Amino acid sequence: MAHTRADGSIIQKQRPAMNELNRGVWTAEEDRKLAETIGIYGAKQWTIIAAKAELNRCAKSCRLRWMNYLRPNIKRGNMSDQEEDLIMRMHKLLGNRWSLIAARLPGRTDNEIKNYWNCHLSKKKLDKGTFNVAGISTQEMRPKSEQTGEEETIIRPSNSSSGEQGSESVFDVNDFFDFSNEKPSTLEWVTKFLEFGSS
DNA sequence: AACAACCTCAACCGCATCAGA
DNA sequence: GTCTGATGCGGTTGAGGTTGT
Repeated sequence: MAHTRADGSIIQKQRPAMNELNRGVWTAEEDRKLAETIGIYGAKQWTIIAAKAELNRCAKSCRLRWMNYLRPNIKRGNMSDQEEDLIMRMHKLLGNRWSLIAARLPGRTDNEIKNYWNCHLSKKKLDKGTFNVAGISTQEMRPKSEQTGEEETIIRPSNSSSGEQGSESVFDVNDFFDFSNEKPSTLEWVTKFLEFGSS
C-alpha cells in the first residue's frame, strides 16, 4: 500500500511540523538520496548519514527507512505458512522480541512481523479452539508442562504443512533456535528465559 | 452511491542499552 | 564510575485502502 497514489505519487502524511524536520512518508527522491549516502558511508553511522544526505530527517528516521524498506533482500508480500508457523513458534518462545524473531526470517523486518502479528496472528491466537498453523493446534504448541502438568518446555518440530500439499515442513529447531551468533546480552536473556521455562 | 467500520502498514515516539570520552 | 550521544527496540498512531451495510 505505502500510501501511494495510483499514478505512483506519494501521499504525504499530515503530521504537525516539529523542529522543521521532514516527517511522514518518504518520497522516491528521498529514498534515492538516502540509499546513495548509505552507499558511501555504510549503514551504521546514522547521524552522519542523516546529515550528509541533506534530507532534513533525523537519524532514527533514516535508519528506520533503510531497515524496513530500502535494505536489500527485503521480502515483501504474503507470509508463507512456514513463515507464519515460525513466527508463532518464536513468539511462543520469545514473546514480543520482534527483532530476534525477524533475525530468523530472512528478508522480513521486525516492523513487518510486529504488524503481521498484531493484524493476523494475535487474533488467531485469541480464537482459541480454531487456531491451527501448519498442522499444530494452540494446544499442541503449549509447553508440555501446560498440557500434562509436567515441568518441561518443549518446542515441537512441525510434522506437517497446511500450505503446500504433500510437502513436509522442514523445521529444524536446532537451526532456528541457534542463538550462538547473538550478542552476549541477548544470549543471556534467552538462557534465563529457557531456565525459567524449565524450572 | 454513500457512509461507516475495519484492516493494513509506514512511520513516529519514548525508553533502554551500548559505546566512547 | 559517570556522563552523553548514538543506536536499537517495542508500542502506538494515523492515513489510505477495503469491505460491509
